[in-house]
Amino acid sequence: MSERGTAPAAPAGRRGRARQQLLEAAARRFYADGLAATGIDTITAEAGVAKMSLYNNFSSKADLIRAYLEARHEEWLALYRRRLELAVGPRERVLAVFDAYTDHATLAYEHGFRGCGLLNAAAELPAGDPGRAVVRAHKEEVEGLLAGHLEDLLPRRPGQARAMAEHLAFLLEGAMARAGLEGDDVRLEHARRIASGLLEAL
Amino acid sequence: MSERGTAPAAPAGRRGRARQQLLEAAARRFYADGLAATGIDTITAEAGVAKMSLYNNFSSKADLIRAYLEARHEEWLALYRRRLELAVGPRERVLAVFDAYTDHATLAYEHGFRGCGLLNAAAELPAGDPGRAVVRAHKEEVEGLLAGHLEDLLPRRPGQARAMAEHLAFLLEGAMARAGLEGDDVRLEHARRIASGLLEAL
DNA sequence: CCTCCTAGGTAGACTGACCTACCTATTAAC
DNA sequence: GTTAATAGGTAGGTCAGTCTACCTAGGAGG
Repeated sequence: MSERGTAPAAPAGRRGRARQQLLEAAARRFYADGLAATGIDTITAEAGVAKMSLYNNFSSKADLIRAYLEARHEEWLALYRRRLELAVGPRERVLAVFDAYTDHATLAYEHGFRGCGLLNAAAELPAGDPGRAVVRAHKEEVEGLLAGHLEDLLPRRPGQARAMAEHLAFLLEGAMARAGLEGDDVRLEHARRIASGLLEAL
Repeated sequence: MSERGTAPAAPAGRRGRARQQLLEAAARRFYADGLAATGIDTITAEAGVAKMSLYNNFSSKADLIRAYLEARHEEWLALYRRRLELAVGPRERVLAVFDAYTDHATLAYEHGFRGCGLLNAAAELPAGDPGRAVVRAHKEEVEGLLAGHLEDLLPRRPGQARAMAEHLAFLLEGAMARAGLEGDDVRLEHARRIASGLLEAL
């Protein structure tokens, strides 16, 4: 319940432990309840940490949110890399991206799956907020990963590879949004099947 | 700046005017800043209305949010129906759904386009909230509209029609999410082109 | 191995702003 | 004259952020 994927659960001693606990508590509360609805008292209480420890480790709530966004990006990348190791050939590497999304859903499922944490966070940030750029960059990186594998598959047709990468990225995000509303990963499985069909037709 | 699409800007007299002004102000602030970040004082001030008028017309902020969600659903349906009138044949009627999304983006563009208002709102609501069911139902209705037109196009293959409806619905939501992050409707145009290609191949 | 120092932790009070919700008394429209 | 709107205020709570004063784990030097 306390460890989150790649996180080194609790750095042995007391030093630096508060920061880790804060990031884990923030991950749970921000994802489950949203950024604005989660107060810092809630986070420090759930982290079992003094309020001053938050301001010793982060300059403000906005700074904690920034760290949260980056952690979610890294968390997804870790899930993707694990899937990538198991994949053989460019088609499977494309589908590894879809599998990483399913892994994210499974990871969040126990405490109430609510879709992509980064997209949900962006939905709360006003139009010019730098956090939105972080989320945008993450989504563009995902599309870039798809494009890379598709260019391996279609070395003579880079234009078609990029177009297909966009197509698959839309499928992925759309399915994730619907899956979040429905609380399970059924839509993600459908998206994977659709993607698999598109890849076979190439 | 004050009228929003179908809304009858201001019902002649004073009676019922406050409610309308409140809904319009809520639409602007909730969309631009989010549900939790928008206080009722902000809404009543922007509506140019007394604070008590809010509680005379809505039982609580949550009730105003519910009305906001339903208004966004109706607003989208109105955009879609206008596009539907111009469409000839089932293919164009499918693409009318995509055009309605572009219309929504254009409508929101002036004040900072931030993606689908309903999806953004859902991102702020906790897992069991009834508002999430409203958004889910909206998205399922959109997919249902697509499925209806596709069944006209493929009367002998209802299974394929429904599968294609899901595929197109994912494209639409995914493109909308990306468009919201990027602040323009370029991604939506790409999605429309992809959809058009899929329809031609049927 | 022990002792000392300090960085990073602790608890909890406090500020000023803002939040939702409700109240009162007045005014104008239908 | 009934109904809905008005201005303005209040109650009780929560918000982010700051401060003080104390504590203790654990590395460095002897």
